[in-house]
Amino acid sequence: MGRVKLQIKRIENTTNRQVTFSKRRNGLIKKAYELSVLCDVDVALIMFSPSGRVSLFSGNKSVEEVLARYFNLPEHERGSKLRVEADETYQANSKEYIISICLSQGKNLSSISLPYSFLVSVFEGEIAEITTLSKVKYQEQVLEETLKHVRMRKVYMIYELFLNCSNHQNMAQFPPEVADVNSFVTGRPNNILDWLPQRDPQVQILNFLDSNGLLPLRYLCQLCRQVG
Amino acid sequence: MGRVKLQIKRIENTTNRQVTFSKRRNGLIKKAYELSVLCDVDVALIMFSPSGRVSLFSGNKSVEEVLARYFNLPEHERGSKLRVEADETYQANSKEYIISICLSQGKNLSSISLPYSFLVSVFEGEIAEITTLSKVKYQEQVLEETLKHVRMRKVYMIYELFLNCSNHQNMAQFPPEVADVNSFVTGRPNNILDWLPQRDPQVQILNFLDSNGLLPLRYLCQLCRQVG
DNA sequence: AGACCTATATATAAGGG
DNA sequence: TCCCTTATATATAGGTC
Repeated sequence: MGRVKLQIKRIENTTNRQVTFSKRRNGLIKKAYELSVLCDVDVALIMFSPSGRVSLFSGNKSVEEVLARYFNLPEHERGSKLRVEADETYQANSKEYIISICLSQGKNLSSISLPYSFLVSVFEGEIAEITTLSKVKYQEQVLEETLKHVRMRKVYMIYELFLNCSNHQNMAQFPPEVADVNSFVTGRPNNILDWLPQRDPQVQILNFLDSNGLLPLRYLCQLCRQVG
Repeated sequence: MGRVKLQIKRIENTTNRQVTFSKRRNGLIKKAYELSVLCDVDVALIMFSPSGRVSLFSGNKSVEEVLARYFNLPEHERGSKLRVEADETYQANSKEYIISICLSQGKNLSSISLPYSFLVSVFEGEIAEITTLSKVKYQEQVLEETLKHVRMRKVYMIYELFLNCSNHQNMAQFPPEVADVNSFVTGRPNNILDWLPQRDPQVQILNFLDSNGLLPLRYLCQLCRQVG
């Protein structure tokens, strides 16, 4: 609907793509707004611009409230085909695989935070909707798994701090909470090197790293097992 | 854009509202599709029909992948005004309050499940994006909180099973895993009644319930504290 | 990135089946 | 609920600023 008919395929010219995005995004939000008012329905619309910025729309309810309503749907109403893909992706990205990729690529990481208020919304929905014991148990299981993942991440980050520490032999250079890694991770106060093979104290730190100056994967895995 | 110009306000006639929803939903999805292809952007669109059915759209990526990307955004890019509302709602719905409401209303509950693949997607995002130790620690904290909520729910459901059990004095009627509640909740094998005031075994079960035949809230709270 | 312009493409309201 | 038709309203491509 313009001077010429557009083929629906990726616009290769960057400027045109940006301009079209800007125009059509506004159009889409307007349509979504009209739908939500005319038909009195919950709508959530999330778009990521080519530059990575997010554009949101929702009607009366907040985006997170609508998403919570979505996640509170029984599984079979949520589109099962896509979930299979995600599960396959998950299988392909097991702990050790992800760690090795991260280690080998030395990724430049940016910031993130967990959607706390979202979780709260989900749980408010659940409070009113969960019914069977087995589902709650499943849920608990998922959360425990998830917690393991996060704790593994924590261990990985501590390891990163360790790598970035210029003098590996002086643990006092770490922030106080990191200095005693084991107590930090497990809550039990003991030494970070407990899980390393016992050797002469003088060469222990050197053995800690492989020929590339990296913590051998087997130690990292061991640490992960200890955490999870 | 039709024979007459529509005012953008709720369509009161139910049939018209349904028809308009159906048409405009399709239009909105088409627009969203075109935007995602033309501009090569991630789009997620969630709509709840007046009858409660969900309609979804997403481009290349699944809805849950896009939502995961949304939740992986730093907090300040996610619209902070709405989060405050959610937090206030959360404060108004403390443990004891929710439990007392559920107990007093005897809600007829329907089914639900946790979005496992969603969590997985979130974590895949995090693997690539988390950077600071404090954020991982915050995340761990949130998950631990969440796990407490779920375990509290589990306790509540066990209590429901207990109420629905016709002969309260015979714990053998519970499913094996529920018969020993404490071991079920905490993983430590001991007796469900450990946290009840010690009295004569014969009257213990009667004291378990109040004059209305319900578990007194103070016991439930005690159980919750034990779990969380 | 936005605002405006204008010709044209598209969406859709009301109605019938 | 869906499909069709048609008159009309709206969206937007390609400009310019």
